[in-house]
Amino acid sequence: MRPDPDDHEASPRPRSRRLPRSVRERQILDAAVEVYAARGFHLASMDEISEVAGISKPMIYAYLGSKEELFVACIQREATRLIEAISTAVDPEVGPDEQLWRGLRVFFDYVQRNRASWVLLHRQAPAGGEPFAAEFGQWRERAMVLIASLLARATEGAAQPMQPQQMEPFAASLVGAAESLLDWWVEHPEHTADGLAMRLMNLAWMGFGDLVEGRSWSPGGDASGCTAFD
Amino acid sequence: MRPDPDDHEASPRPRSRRLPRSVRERQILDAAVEVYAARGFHLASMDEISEVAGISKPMIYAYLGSKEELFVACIQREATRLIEAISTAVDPEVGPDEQLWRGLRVFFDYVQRNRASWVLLHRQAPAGGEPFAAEFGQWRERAMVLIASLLARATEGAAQPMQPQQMEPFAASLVGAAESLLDWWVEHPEHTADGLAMRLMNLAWMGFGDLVEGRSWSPGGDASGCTAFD
DNA sequence: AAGTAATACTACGCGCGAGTAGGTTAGGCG
DNA sequence: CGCCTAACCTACTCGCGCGTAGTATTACTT
Repeated sequence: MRPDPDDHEASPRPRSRRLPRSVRERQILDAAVEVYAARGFHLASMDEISEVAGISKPMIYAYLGSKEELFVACIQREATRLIEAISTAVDPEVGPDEQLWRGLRVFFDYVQRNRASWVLLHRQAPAGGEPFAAEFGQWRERAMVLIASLLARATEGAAQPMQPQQMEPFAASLVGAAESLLDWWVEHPEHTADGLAMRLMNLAWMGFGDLVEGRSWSPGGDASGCTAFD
Repeated sequence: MRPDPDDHEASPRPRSRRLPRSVRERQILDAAVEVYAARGFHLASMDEISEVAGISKPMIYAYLGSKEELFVACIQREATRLIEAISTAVDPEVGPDEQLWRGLRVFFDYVQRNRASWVLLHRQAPAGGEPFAAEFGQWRERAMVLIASLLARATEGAAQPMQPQQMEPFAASLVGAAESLLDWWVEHPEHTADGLAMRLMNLAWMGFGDLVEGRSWSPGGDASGCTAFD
């Protein structure tokens, strides 16, 4: 029948009737995130979303608008969820390294527990047309700026303190590394979230520390030039 | 049914005629890469591809098959191009660091010169359905294994040499960091390919060197544990 | 010069899925 | 107890775009 193996609660769906709008909107968004993540925006059909949500199609249009608007609503909700999860875990009182470490841990943990949410944000949103890429880009940008300022704060006591703007390429690299590592994790589930987060934290923090303190690599044999930050 | 049989050669049809199959296939693939990259698989129409290619639609079906097959052909050609560009730049005679550096340089350079190719491989291929993701995954896997063995070779002289398999998460992180940095680059074109490649090389190589030599970070203050590699 | 195969086009069938028209029932409230 | 609104449905329309039937034209071979 349906290629969906996790069809929990298939038969006894008395399709609870007359629920308030807010509850239905939640159900619809839940279903939409799941289907969009599994199939991608274009292959996802409103009929399937309505079926998974346990409601008929016109209600989706009445409550959340067109297919595009529904997709944007999904991106917004899931991006908010992710960023808030990380934000609340990062205590501004502790040192930058500890903040980064906690952020990474929660990030990996979130993805482990919310695969569909992550696939939607990372795989589907950036592809599939300009409007979605732009929408997602804003959220990504916020995360970048946050991390960049974190890294900049970490250089405050060093010989050469950095501006958050100068840290942006490093922040981009770090985020990309985390994303890629998460993808790799899918095919190597024997590793733990904390283990991988630790690996990445080490790689990033140690390399970053070297650069801040002036140790660097340059082509044609090691030297202690200052080209790392241009 | 030609309109105006006596109208000797109007003007606006340079559409070169009767070209051999191999040439047409090249033109079609060029057009397809461009359109698929710009619009994504689903929004791209065969009509637009045929128009850009300067040929009619049935020829595409005759030469390259369905829309899906054409997309796969694009992925294969562009992935081959990219991997070959990097492979030829990496001289197995020089040290691992120099190999990695050259690979990164060529990688950044390739993306700069072949935006459409890169967008196709990085943005469009992983989204849009299983068949394409699988196809692309094979190529990505090859690159990963290559880099992992490179990193492993770099640890040969160290206190604790590593197996290529153990290096996979680091390779994944490195590739992801490079990809993300390339995305960031699009919105900050004032940077040069070499400059960004250098930043990433430094971050990765220095951090990696620390870990190989046993220096590591751990939560709750620095310590010299050995948890980085589990 | 005639035959053949490769190159090329115009114009259409047809399925799929976004979005809607129009009608029905439940529950809150006087 | 009847009225009104919000929740909810079935059953359509209609356009878009993949893929193809059928045909024409050029180049190479003998």
